[in-house]
Amino acid sequence: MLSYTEENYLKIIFILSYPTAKEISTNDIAKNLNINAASVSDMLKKLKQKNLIDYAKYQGVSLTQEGRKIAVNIIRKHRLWETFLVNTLNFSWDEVHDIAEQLEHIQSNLLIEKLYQFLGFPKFDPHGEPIPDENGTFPETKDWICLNSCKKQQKIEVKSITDDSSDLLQHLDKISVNIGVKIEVIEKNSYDKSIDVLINDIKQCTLSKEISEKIYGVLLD
Amino acid sequence: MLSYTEENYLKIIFILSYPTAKEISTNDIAKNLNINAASVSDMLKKLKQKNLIDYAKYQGVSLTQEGRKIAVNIIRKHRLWETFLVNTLNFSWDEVHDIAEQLEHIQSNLLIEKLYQFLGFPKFDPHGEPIPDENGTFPETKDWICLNSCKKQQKIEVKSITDDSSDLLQHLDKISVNIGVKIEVIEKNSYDKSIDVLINDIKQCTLSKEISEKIYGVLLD
DNA sequence: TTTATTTTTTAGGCTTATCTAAAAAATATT
DNA sequence: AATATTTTTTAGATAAGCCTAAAAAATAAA
Repeated sequence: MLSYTEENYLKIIFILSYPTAKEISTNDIAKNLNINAASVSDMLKKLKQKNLIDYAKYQGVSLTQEGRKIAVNIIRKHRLWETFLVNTLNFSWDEVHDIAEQLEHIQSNLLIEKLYQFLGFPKFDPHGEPIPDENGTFPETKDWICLNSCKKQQKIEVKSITDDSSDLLQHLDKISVNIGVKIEVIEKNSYDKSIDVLINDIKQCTLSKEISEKIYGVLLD
Repeated sequence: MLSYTEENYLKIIFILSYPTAKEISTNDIAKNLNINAASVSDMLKKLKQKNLIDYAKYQGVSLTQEGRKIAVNIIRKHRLWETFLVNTLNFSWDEVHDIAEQLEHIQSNLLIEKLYQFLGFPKFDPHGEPIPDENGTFPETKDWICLNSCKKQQKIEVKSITDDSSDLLQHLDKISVNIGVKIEVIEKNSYDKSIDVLINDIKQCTLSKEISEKIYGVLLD
């Protein structure tokens, strides 16, 4: 049985290396978990010893099959709980992250099976993030592109926001960006990489790089 | 913010002293939490310092108002989650204890409010245990008596099982004892304090003291 | 009431997960 | 290629929550 802490390390290693599967640095993990790099070094030794990561000193880290399996299961639980909170308990999408961070560590396979069934076997969570199935397979999203990478006059239907922090989601609420909304690129501003967009053919606004790179969708027209 | 561990100490102190509100011994806590009495002594010092318990060396322990409030909230959460697991996710009543032990520590007032509402403001959990409301008030159960205390020929309708361990509950399933079932005392056996009972006017069996003292209900006739 | 037993506390240790400071390795710059 | 900078690791500490063994206090028995 892994500790809450160990699970969080595996999760963040997975998230930082998805979908590229490249090696992750000690510093990246430290920054993301808000802890000291020295602490990360200690933990990496321990996770390697448990055969959950591949790790050689100074060389970065990646998940073993076993480590990946655990990480994906945590993410599955996180996203199923977020779906429950929004769909069943009527939370808004910006309120659920912190609660799901706790719920994802509840240990019970039967619970997750039953929750999954109760929710109707959802494939995506309320932010559009894909929910891996019981075998760790993610639903198909290969036709999704990043808003950030769209050219002028291209238009997407929003499928996913790849960050469930309440700050970002509240901001998106304010400018009426939601899953399903249509966004057209009106202008690309090279100096700060921001873009001017038209939301649902009505509302014009400017999105900073920090925001546009977190919005994914399918190309329209 | 209290740790998971501190919350468990407060919870067990509450449960051991309910409803009598008498002082609890270090040993009782140790046995119930399956840890060493020395560890309990350490923790009691800490909880006293945080003003959550009244405690003087060698004199036993009781909850302060603040401590009681926290303990009752944990119990509230435990019982609401058990209700959710049984009523919403179709768990059987003997499967939910261990999962609720984890879920009771999830921190979010809003979550509990919303869960409470979703469940229809239940007053009792699937084992008939009273669920305290948001002010920490328990629903009325003063007309409930222990099966153990019934005299020969008295009959009760089962309202509550005061132990949600799966061992006991599976045993009760086996002999068809459930909430709502009627149990009549046929004979009291003084040598081992067991009783012979008739369940739902059909099935006769013998209940040991260990079982009968955990069954509560209202007197019929 | 004195002695024996049980309960509780203290003292000293261990493990986990964190920290800071310093050393070592890798990477970037001149 | 030599030096400077950044990243990573090691070394040594700390706090939480547990342990065992021994001492102290309370309770029960003789």
